[in-house]
Amino acid sequence: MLKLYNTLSRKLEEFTPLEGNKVKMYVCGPTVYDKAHLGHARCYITWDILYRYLKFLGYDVTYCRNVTDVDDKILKKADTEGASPDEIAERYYKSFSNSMKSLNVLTPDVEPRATKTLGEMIKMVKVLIEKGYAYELDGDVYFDVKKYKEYGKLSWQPIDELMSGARVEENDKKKCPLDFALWKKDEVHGYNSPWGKGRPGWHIECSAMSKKHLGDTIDIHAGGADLIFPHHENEIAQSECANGCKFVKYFLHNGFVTVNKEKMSKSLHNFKTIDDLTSAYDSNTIRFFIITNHYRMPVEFNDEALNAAKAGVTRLINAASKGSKDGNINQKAVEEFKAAMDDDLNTSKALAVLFSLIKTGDNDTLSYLADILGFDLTLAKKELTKDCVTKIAKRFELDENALPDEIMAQVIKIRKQARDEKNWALSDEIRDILNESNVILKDTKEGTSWEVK
RNA sequence: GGCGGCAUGGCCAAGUGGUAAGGCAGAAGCCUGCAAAGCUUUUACCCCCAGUUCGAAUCUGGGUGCCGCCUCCA
Repeated sequence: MLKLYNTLSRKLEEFTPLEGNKVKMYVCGPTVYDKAHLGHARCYITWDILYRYLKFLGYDVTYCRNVTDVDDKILKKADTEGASPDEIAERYYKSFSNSMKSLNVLTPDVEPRATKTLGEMIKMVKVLIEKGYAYELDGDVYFDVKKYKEYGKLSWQPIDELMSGARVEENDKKKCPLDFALWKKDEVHGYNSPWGKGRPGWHIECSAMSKKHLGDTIDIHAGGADLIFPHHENEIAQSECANGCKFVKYFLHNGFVTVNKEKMSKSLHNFKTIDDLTSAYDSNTIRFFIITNHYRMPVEFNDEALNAAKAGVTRLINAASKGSKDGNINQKAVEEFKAAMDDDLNTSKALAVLFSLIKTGDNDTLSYLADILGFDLTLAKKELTKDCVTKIAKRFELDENALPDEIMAQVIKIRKQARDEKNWALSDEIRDILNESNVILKDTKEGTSWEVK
């Protein structure tokens, strides 16, 4: 039985879908104004694993992850880069998609764009005004927080506390400092609406996209813990007031990636982009690094941790590539894996199960379970680069136009002869030369094999 | 100030009442001409103090330290 920690109750709860075995799951996607960093990777890998695991359990999952492509930050970026907001959004949406691909994150079933959901947003704002939960002020529309008694139920904040902590800006016209914008006047970049030209507030975007693609009440809504307040709190307020029913059954939140114990973020300038990382580490390594910790705990980023993850992945790959003795799936191990995952996605325990399979030689079971965690253990075999092929061919006076496999076969043949003659100096030299090109030789009883480091 | 989280071996990290999973690194051995890979073996009393209990890393109270949200943020 799957149990998940629900931020709404602050408790571990048994997961049961609202309807049959259908699961409707929404994750707050990126605002596409810049490259994604490791913090984003953590979030989307975490929920990717939940998505994969739910499907593995047999649920019929509809996973919706939005793209926020209308936002102040996009406009600002457009200004500094001298491009149109649409161009910026498109550029970074593509960048984000590529980053996700490079991390082996599955594409969600629905990936709605805010700009394609404007009609629904406007409709929702209208309903909120009609029901008395929102008010218009000179082209802006605000949500009237005092009208919603349950405000604060997700972040567990007494409304008075929120009130005293809220920033009061100069010439603020809002009724209450906590009131947040549903619609913002913008005569330059705005869209037509009953309140004049303007843009939607960030929170209403998610409420509207979730409603459009998944319905009024959904099973799971997830995102980074920094979204609890105000983003998710506000989404609840808007959706529940507009739809007149419960918005989300399970609210799930992942912890942050930290650097020197501090949250990785744009403002602290301590972030590593996914592009930077994937040039040095593969998706397996980054995923391994992320899931060694429980998803709600912080993950401290540093190269030592990444290298440790890389070493662990190498062992998994080496084992998986060997295949099993009998090809059967070890059901006991599968049950152990499920027990770990059922316990609020205890991935560190799940990983321990994978390593136990290395010991027992159940390598097919290993591959089977690794797949659920989004590892691709077949990625391992790297190709020789053109430069390496040429270099090696020249060094050993071979035809550089030959296939890499042929060239390597030739080199290994030369070395075998040296070894047969006990010419260790030459055979070791060959090995060293190949090593310089990142080619590792392995001598086994069956002969010599090679692989790219 | 309000709300919340964390503190386990050199590093990372499971474990929420019965006597410390796993990974990385290190060490030893097997294998190897030597390596690499692989395999085997191997290192902790759990931040401090007090309490509850036959028994606590695990519960309670009190400290100390670190972090997050309360403002855009995954």
